[in-house]
Amino acid sequence: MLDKNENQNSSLAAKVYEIVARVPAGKVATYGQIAEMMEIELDARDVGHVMHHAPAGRGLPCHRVVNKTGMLAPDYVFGGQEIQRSMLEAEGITFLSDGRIQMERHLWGDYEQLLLDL
DNA sequence: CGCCTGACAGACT
DNA sequence: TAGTCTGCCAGGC
Repeated sequence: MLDKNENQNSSLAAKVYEIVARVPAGKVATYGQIAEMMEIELDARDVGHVMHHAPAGRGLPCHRVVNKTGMLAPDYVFGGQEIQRSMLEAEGITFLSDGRIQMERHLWGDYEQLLLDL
């Protein structure tokens, strides 16, 4: 885990990791939200980019980060959307018949407390 | 140091 | 509601 002090010195990626790592199970956050949480130091697009470069094995729940439509990441990310979907379902996240996440129900809404701890 | 790409979002059609 | 176009920016080469 990165320390709170460390993330302000590290690149934007570190901040993204910090936030993503704090997304509670059963909830999902959009790239835009994350970008907003870090006071728009970067764009939603950058968050995605960072995630692409994200080191697995740090316990980083990248599968909880989705785009605003609730679509899952492309197949080349987790080895198939089905994989990501399985992981999310295991956390209690429900899907629509479209294969998209039920955002209205699972969107991370109370991240204000997180910011205090961060 | 400059050019190209991209796990997105918002506005428009 | 969905598909298309555009905008911003950090990383990779």
